[in-house]
Amino acid sequence: MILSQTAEYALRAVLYLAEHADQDPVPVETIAEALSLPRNYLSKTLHLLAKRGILSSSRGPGGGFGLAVPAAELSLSSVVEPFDDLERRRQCLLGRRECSDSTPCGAHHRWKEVADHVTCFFRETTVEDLIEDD
Amino acid sequence: MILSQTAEYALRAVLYLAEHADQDPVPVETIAEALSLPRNYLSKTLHLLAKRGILSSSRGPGGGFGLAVPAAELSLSSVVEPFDDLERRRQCLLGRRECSDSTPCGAHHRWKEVADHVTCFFRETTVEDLIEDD
DNA sequence: CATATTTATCATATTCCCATGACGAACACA
DNA sequence: TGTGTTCGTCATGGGAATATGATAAATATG
Repeated sequence: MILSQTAEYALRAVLYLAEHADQDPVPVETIAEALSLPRNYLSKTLHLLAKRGILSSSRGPGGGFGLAVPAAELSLSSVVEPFDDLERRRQCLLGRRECSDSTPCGAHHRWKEVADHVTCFFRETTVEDLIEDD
Repeated sequence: MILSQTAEYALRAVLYLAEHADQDPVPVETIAEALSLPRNYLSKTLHLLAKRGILSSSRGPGGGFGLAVPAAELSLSSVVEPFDDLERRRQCLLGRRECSDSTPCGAHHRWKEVADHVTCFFRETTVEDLIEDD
């Protein structure tokens, strides 16, 4: 798995919210049931996204979570970054800290090309790009 | 990190062996010190690679580990696969089991292109490609 | 054969991610 | 103001990955 379980949960939940923007706000309970995710854990996960300004949350009856950013302006990396450090993936495949363009390890140039490809995907793909039309 | 810690250890150790093929066989102690890796853990890791036929091992004085396959014929995926299931990475970004080319999730096509790129890197790059000339 | 060297294996920590459960805090609404 | 709903937070547990330490098994060499 390229994403941690938590990041995957976050991404799936955000996509769900984007697809059900008309029902805003949506309670955690609803999302957890729809996606078969652990309720309390998802709650904690979404809470972090809210703190990052990606989701809005409201308590009490009729409350729940909703997108705080338009789906078209919400990159996958901003959803995933709070849980998985994507930057680290771009670093040396062999885990050398001193590895860089000027002092490359044997894998550096080949790996950089691949890692950049992955990074671009997360940075340039938006939530809207992934929305499934029902 | 795209590789597990264990897989990274394995890859670094194999590269070390490839770069010191003249000193074959090399004791775990030597590799662990040179790369600052936990000795006993590395020992267990290399043992698994030996069972897979990627390394050869010999006990007793003058013993140690060496490549059982020429570096030019040793793909990164064969080194890493015993520890990290690379196939799983190619699967659905959103973790849906039923996701496939014919029943894609919203991310399927975009992600597949990226994931294939990563898979190809590991499958087509050989240990020799990464050897650093000293 | 005795000894030193080295891998093989087992038992046990340690740490982190994932998950659960309980309770507190805010809020809408009657 | 009281009640139920929903998020917020804390305390705890389970399990896998990582790591350590001790011991057994194999082997080269004198």
